[in-house]
Amino acid sequence: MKEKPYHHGNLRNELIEAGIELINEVGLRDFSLRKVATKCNVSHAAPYSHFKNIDELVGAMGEHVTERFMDKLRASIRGREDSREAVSLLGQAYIEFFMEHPAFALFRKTAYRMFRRMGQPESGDSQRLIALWSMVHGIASLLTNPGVRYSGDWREVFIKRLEAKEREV
Amino acid sequence: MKEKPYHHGNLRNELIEAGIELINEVGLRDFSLRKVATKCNVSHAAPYSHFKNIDELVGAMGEHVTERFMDKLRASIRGREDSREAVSLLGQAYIEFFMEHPAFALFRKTAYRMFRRMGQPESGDSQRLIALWSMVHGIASLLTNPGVRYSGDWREVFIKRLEAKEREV
DNA sequence: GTAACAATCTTTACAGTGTAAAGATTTGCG
DNA sequence: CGCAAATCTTTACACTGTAAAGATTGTTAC
Repeated sequence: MKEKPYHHGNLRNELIEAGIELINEVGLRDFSLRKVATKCNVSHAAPYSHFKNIDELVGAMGEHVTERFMDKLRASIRGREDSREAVSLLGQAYIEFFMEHPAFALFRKTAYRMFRRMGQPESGDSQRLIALWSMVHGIASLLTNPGVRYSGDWREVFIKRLEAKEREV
Repeated sequence: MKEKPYHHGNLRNELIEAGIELINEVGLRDFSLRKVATKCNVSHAAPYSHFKNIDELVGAMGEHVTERFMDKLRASIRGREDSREAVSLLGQAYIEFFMEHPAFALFRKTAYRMFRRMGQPESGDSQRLIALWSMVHGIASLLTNPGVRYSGDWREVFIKRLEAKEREV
């Protein structure tokens, strides 16, 4: 039997990841510092060696999430940066991300900025991009609404509506 | 010396009003049921005779606020329902309201619906109204942002920008 | 190596929170 | 009047964030 060592070794990072899991499991209302600590098998005051208070932990969680968000966006258009397909793939990645992390709708404002910057390879064409984003945002809001579940394949809906928008212009 | 009567007489309404005051004084984070009860000189469990839980109290506060919000909008355009001025007055009332109640940015979504319905006397002309609203919303967001204070007269800015928008179309 | 120090973790403590349950007081109605 | 319903107080409990002091380990200077 191995004894649990007094020092955890990687607590700061595990607090961030356990925190992200927890807030997506139980929502913002039932999120608490002590639960995150318990999830890491650590006393309830241990987090204070790494974060000044609970807001600082949540802030670090936010940064971590937006990093993974940008990775996902970048990966979704790898190799086709300038293709016409790229903007559609970006939209799908955007929606998918917020379906995986519904509690992070809070961070959608900064997500939006990244999404726009990323989907704007050459200037101009901004009219179409704004229209696209409204749609993406709308679908994401709908699908991540608690109580709403969509049994079909949302990707189908998304692509259909994207094609319709293309014809409009 | 008058003895304080055992029954308050108007507790439900006073809880709602004291709650609105409190949330605008201390913000959402430090808002609590017990403080509202104390503000009404009543024991901390008294609110449970009128509300099932704290969410129900906050909900009632929201309803009360939106009622006052609509009153303010209606009063701002009294007598000039169909004039060209009306839409400008509506915008000013909208901004003013959220400056008086900064903590109620939460309710801005429903406020937006009312604002749109109110500013749409005859159908058509919707392009201009949407553009107007984006501006009103943007200014309201800016002015009610904690940490941002604008020393000048925001009304001046608002009207200038409105006139510019008119010329655009 | 060892002594001193810094980092990390546990324990203990406290004030504040929401809310459930039981008892007190008043109002209203038969 | 008498009894029931409404309203309020008291008490209690589990949970929260966080401050403070002590325990354990890792690191560095000598």
